[in-house]
Amino acid sequence: MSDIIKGLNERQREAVVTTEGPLMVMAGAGSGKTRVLTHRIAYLINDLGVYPSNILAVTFTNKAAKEMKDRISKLVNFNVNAMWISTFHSFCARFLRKEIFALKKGYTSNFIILDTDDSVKIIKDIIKDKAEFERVKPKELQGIISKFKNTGNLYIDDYYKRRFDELYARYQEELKRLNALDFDDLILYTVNILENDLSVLEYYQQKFQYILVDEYQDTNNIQFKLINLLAGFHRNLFIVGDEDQSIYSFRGAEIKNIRKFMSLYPDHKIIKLEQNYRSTKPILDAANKLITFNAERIAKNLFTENSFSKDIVYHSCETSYEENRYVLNKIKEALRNGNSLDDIAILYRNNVMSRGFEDLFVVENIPYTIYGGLSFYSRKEIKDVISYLRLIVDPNCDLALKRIINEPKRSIGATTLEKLEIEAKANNISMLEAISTVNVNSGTKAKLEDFKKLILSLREDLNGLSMVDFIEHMYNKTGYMQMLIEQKEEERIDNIKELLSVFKEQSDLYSGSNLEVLSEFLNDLALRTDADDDNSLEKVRLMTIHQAKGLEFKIVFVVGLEQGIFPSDRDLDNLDEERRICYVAVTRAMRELYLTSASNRFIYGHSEFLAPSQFIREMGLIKINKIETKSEVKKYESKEAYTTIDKAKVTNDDYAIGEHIIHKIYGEGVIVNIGDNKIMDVAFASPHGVKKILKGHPSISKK
DNA sequence: TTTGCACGGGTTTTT
DNA sequence: CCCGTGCAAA
Repeated sequence: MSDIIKGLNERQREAVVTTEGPLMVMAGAGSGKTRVLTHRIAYLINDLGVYPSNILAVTFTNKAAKEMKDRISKLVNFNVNAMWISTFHSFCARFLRKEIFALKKGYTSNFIILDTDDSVKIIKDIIKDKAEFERVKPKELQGIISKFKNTGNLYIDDYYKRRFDELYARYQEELKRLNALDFDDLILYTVNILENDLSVLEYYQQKFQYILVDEYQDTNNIQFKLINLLAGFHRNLFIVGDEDQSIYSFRGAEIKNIRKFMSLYPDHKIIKLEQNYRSTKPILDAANKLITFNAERIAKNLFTENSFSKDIVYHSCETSYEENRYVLNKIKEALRNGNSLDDIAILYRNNVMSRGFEDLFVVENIPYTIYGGLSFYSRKEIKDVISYLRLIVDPNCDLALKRIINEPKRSIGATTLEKLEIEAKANNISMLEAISTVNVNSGTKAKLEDFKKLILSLREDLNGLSMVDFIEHMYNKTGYMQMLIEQKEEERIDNIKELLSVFKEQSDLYSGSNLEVLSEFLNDLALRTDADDDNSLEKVRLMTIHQAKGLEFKIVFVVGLEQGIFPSDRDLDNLDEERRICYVAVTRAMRELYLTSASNRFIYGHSEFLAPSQFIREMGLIKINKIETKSEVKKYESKEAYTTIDKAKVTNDDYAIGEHIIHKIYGEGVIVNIGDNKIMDVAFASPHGVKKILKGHPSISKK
């Protein structure tokens, strides 16, 4: 037997060696999905002699692509960088750098790639001062356009309907003028070319004999099209995914692509991977129970031969503060038991939940990292210095110019910039070029000319220095570093220094003149989202469940399990997706799983009373509710919470303003207001003040 | 052109 | 509560 398939279970092996024809692998959480993907590629190369560049593997994240490459390189004698293992977006970027002329829109292959921020800025400019677009919110419109490009559908009201075509046309026109593509265009234009240019289509169809798609359940409509266009000739399409882990529908991901795959390829085979190698039986049991509440799924049941077994602990807390302390105590306990901080993750539905833990961990000296917030490449200082580099490489890049012409302050304000832009558009030249002809007062003119000289002289300096020296030289000559020093922006200084080390790490990938090297470096950066995080230090990890997808931790805390928060009440018709998010959360745990809820959560500056999440009940956890810090009484309280609340919904809803009620913690209070969605404002005696309380909540009773 | 204040709104977000 | 935004004044 080939080395490659040794050590795989029977199903995994089948998924690796069934190389011909369309194949779908339904891979449950922790069932060895990446193993199958990497071994399949290694099998194709080593055992079948397939040439690596005839294989295409697409993932959703850079991280996943990198991991796949690392693992394949251990299995085959071949430079994995020569293979097509990439994200959807980087595949398309690579494709378009070669083929974009086929679009016949006037784009050139050195197009720039915009991030969401850039897109929003462009939209702001488009709608600025135009009465007919008064109600357009830039972020919202950006979202609408993005969804439209990805799904082909529009979900908009009449106001937008009347204006969308024009706004969309203007946006696309502006992008074209800037020789710029947004993330979605990368895929959209790739599909356009493949659909309209038969010779290009045939070339790539023949080239990619084997195509593999990871996380298939998260593909959207346009990605679905792309895959099928590419696989149209050889039809050796391998998709792997788990419908129960589809948690990106808000970005246009469509689970029904799984069904569409089955009907588009009637000769498809299906392999289910149900043996889980990650978690314990209690964890899998809870996950399995939970997910059966979702309708319309293909039945799947994870099992394990893992003999280690520790019950899941559900702890219901009075307050979010108590929840923070409870988790802290459990972490300390875990450390005493010989675990490392690296083994531990705290997962939550939304980012605000991290705050309470952060405050406590600072006081208690627990090392932690919070993931999320602004990614490295979307920080202002990073975008600024990248814009300088971009402008030096391409002095006609107006977007970069606009960003940094007054950063540090050069007393060139919005009014001047606008004049410059009008001048540039009128003469069909770049804004930098427009500096020589624009009509402004002599003081302003001098400032503009100085800026132009600065950029052009930096472009000259590029030739005499090593790249690293040049970037540092640029930091100084532009005054950017000086500005940060004066403002005592230590963290930002560290960040732009960090960019230097990012370049150093990558520098061996590039060759050619400094200008070419810099240009390639900038192109790569556009599709980069996360800076390398320091895995070296021992820290507790805090992140949203979305960020935890694909990861595993020995000990997992899922916190904030309250009705209204998780499941979120923002989008109640998407309860199934909320449940899948919970499924993803609990299946991250290898050995120990702790779930917590707080009946009184301090959030957004005020207290809210919330019932425990229905998911607790659905996982069957009420019975094994272990109370470890307080008395047994609480067990009954939390049990009661369900029955009382359910009844309360039907019967106990009739409160009136002015009525007196008794609250378990705050004592007697007066109802001062009754809002929609069952929330009442109740005034209690000092120091409690006015609190928001849910009608019929078990913590209150009538007087 | 910059700054200061009042206001509103605040899931998730791989690229 | 804490942030980003938008407008008015310096």
